[in-house]
Amino acid sequence: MASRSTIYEVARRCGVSTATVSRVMHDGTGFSPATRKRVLAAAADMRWVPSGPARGLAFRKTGIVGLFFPDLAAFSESEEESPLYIDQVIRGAERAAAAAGVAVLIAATRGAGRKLARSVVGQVDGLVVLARSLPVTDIATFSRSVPIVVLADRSNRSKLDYVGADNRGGMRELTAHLLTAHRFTRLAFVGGPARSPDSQERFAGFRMALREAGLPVPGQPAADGGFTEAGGARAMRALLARGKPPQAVIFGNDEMAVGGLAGLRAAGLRVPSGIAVTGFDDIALSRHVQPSLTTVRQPMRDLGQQAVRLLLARVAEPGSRRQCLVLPTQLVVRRSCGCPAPRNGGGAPGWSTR
Amino acid sequence: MASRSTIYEVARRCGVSTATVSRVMHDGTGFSPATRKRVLAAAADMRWVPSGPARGLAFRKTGIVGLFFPDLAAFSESEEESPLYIDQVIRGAERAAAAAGVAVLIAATRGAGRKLARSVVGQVDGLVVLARSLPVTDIATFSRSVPIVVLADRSNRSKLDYVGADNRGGMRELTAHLLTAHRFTRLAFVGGPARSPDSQERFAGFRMALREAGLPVPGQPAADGGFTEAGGARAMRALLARGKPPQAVIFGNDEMAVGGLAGLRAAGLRVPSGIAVTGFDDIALSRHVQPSLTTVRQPMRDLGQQAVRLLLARVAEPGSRRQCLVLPTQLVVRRSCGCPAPRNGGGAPGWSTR
DNA sequence: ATACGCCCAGTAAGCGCTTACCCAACCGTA
DNA sequence: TACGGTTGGGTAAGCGCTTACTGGGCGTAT
Repeated sequence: MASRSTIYEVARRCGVSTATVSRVMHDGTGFSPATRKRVLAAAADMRWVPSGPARGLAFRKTGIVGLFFPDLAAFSESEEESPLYIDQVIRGAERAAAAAGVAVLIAATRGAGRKLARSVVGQVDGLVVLARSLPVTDIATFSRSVPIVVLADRSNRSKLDYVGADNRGGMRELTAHLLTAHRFTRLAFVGGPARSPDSQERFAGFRMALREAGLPVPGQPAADGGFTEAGGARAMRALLARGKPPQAVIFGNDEMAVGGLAGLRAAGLRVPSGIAVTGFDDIALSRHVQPSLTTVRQPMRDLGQQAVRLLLARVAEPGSRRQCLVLPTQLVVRRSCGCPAPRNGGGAPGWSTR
Repeated sequence: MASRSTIYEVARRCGVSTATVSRVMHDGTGFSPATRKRVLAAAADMRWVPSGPARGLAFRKTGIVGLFFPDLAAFSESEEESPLYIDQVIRGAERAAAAAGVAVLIAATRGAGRKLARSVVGQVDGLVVLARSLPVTDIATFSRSVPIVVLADRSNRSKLDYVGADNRGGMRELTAHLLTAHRFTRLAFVGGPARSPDSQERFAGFRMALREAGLPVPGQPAADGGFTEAGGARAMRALLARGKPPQAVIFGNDEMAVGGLAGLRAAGLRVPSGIAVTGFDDIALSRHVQPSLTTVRQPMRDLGQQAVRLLLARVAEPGSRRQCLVLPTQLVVRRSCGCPAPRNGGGAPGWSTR
């Protein structure tokens, strides 16, 4: 079992040459309807599946795009449901790829996956590289071999195509909402890892909104929650310990905000009546926590989708000029900021909003 | 840019033959340390990445395993966060694959992906096929070409390796909990699609527990919620309209249960004081809904991981006998069944249980 | 009749890598 | 000095597919 038959065997089986078989399989020309039928029948009968490597070698392309992301497996080890967004990105990428008739090869590139990277690069027609999944030097190396699209990492200032979300604009809009709709004046920003471009951009948006409102602009986030639920809770406790709490706490992402909510609950503070809370990303559970979380939705799936689209465009036309795509985010107002009734898709489960 | 260099160029660059380059790259023997150094330097300098297809052709294996699942993209179209379990399966698969030094090719096999299946099969050393992602006839066809492991679909009674979760045992344990710990006697089971093996097995477990308790055993689920949130809400409404509600509603999966909770809330019934509710799967948000959902955890990640392990074992030893793996589930008692305090990982966010 | 074209189809040269096989040079030994 | 063993490395035959080139048969125009 599991021994593949080859085009030679198919050819011999119906008394033609491999060239003819190949032509038939590619809907080409140069054979009679009768021959075509015979070949097709033989191929089906023998369950022939053409060898990918052989095709790849002859065509000089594999019909596979790669998707590199940071150690998904390692993440999962420690955190039950960590980089949720990766799933969405994968889905988007898969969809765009399937639409174009190519498959998606995924690889976590830290830890055990690190050594795999090279061999993966050799297998694909192009690569989507998620933020910091690959050292810059590797990106540079590999970009000699295949087209690369960088996803959501502004820190890479190379000449590669880029797709990302409008972190700054989204956070600016969210902050402005707190400032104008709620008339808050004392806001605290809890950032992610200081070196994270995402965190930096969001903080920049926060500052921009404050500046536009004529309020004092902090130079640093009030705390660092490391983009994790536990970190958010910790940051929240630290903030509370510091004395008079702010009117609203803006977390750099939803996971920290969820942790922050728990921290506030533990401290006996009510949200949003006592203090407002917001997140960023709109992960699945933000809709379901109590109170439901006001946040900014990142178009994760679109990011994956557009990344693959750009990639395929470049594969098709290597010479075209560099493309940068910054996708808009969407403010999602729910209850945690103090708004009375959710506006869009707020607290209601998906089924009722369809 | 993006023009790959070949082994010939590397060889010429340092005045050796391709054989020597190949031997060096494979840590073989038959070259001096000096030559080795020259070759390595040249390869690095030229950013040479060996061609996957060429290696695949020469080696007769690609170092890629495929993972087929049902139209992930199509699902996502209509439902924001549908087959959550797929993500976990992918993670598990990715981890096991990375540990073995192989990459994972993912493909949704309905809709646009359907035509891709063949070409994917040609590219991989083995295939993990998720429940109903592929018509049985296709599975039969492809299993001539590559080893296949079937994941979570008992309906396939072929001679292929199999990995699945103990749906029946899990549901039996859950039902027994409601029967003995809560002394409920009137339970309603809301199933998924009637033809779904998962749903059937879970219903069987439900029946088994009732039988063991000496209670009357229904021949059919009380309602069909189609495994969706909307369907669960609909089923719940139907149940309530039917007259005296049961003491507990057992949903065939968590998504339906979440929908059911919303339905009960809408009807003004309190959970669990008025009526108990349970789910199955333990998806991420089950911990976060109000009240937190009592459910049965499926070891999704382990499923993916074991599937790849089995697959690689078969690739290594095609002749070995068929393996079937039924992984145990875990009862997760939270608040929705009426238990006072969550036992394990109940309502608390992950960070506090670490 | 001869010439020209078209339709079908075969021949064979790659695609980039691995590896079985061969060989030259060098060493030590008798 | 002759000889066998070892070391370092080249030669070339695949792996299974695609495709440019070639050519035979046959219908049609000259």
